[in-house]
Amino acid sequence: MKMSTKGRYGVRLMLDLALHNGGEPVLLKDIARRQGISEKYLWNLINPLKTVGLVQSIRGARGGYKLAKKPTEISLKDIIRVLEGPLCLVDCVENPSTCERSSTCIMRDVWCEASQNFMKTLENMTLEQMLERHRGRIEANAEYSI
Amino acid sequence: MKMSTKGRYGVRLMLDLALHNGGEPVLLKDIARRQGISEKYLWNLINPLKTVGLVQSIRGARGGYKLAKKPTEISLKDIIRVLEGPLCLVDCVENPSTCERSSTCIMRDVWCEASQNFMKTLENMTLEQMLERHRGRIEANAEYSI
DNA sequence: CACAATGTCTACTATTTAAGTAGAGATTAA
DNA sequence: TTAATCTCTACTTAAATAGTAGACATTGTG
Repeated sequence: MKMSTKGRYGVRLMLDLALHNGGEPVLLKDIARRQGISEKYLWNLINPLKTVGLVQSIRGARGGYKLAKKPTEISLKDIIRVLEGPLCLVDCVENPSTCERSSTCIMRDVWCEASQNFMKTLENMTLEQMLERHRGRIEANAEYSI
Repeated sequence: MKMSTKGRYGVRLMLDLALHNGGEPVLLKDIARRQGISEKYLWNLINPLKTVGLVQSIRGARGGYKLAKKPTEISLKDIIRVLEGPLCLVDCVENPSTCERSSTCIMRDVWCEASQNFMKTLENMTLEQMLERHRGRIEANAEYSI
């Protein structure tokens, strides 16, 4: 029960974008350098994030990427859902047809409930809240990273 | 973010044991038939469950398996943790040493929190509670399965 | 005691998924 | 025009999942 690197790296990517939000478009190359992730691999992550409308791209010279929404409007759930697929614990939660037992299955109710609780946790954590934590660390003069 | 079949099948295995708790030891062969899972594969699941003390085996002729604790004392978390490994979302939650950023990482706190909420959900669901749901279905004369 | 029923264990093989890479091509500001 | 940048298809490698084979050990019962 782990997230893959897609989810982990994807969140760091979005947080990096959020930290540089407002100015010039951010270059994938710079994110790659700051986060220690290959630029090629980042592309695999940012593409679906763009498709789903969390990130906006500016093409051509002096182009780059920006958040497509405010940091208050983007939650961990939004990011992870795109990169990791459904957050339900078992397939039948979202696609009952994948199991012929689903309509009469006791476990399905349990998995639905657990999946929903899980999603709620991620939904309640926005990029803005993470930025606040980050600012807190800087003010305290603590070492920090993302 | 899905559980593997180990976790899913493992829970069904335990629930099957719970349903036949108290009488003769239950044969793996019978669980395999009832649940439609190969006996060989079930063995891969029941072995770690035994090692960790959730299930008890009786060897030799007329042997089989029993729950090692009461259904009230076994939670989904206990079962899934054994079969799926750590329930934390990212490694650094349980093993900070896997990432050199961990001591200064903002994200780690977030992952810890989300992981804990997730575990709590699974911890609050015991085999006994699942049995109750099962009984409810039978009384309502509804079709049912696990 | 013998034997049949049952659990125990090691090791193997496919299949799928994750993780990461290569390189050509399209777009656009300067 | 050109250089910087995004876009896309396809590939490779490594690891985990899912499931199987078959020999061996233990023990209740006749």
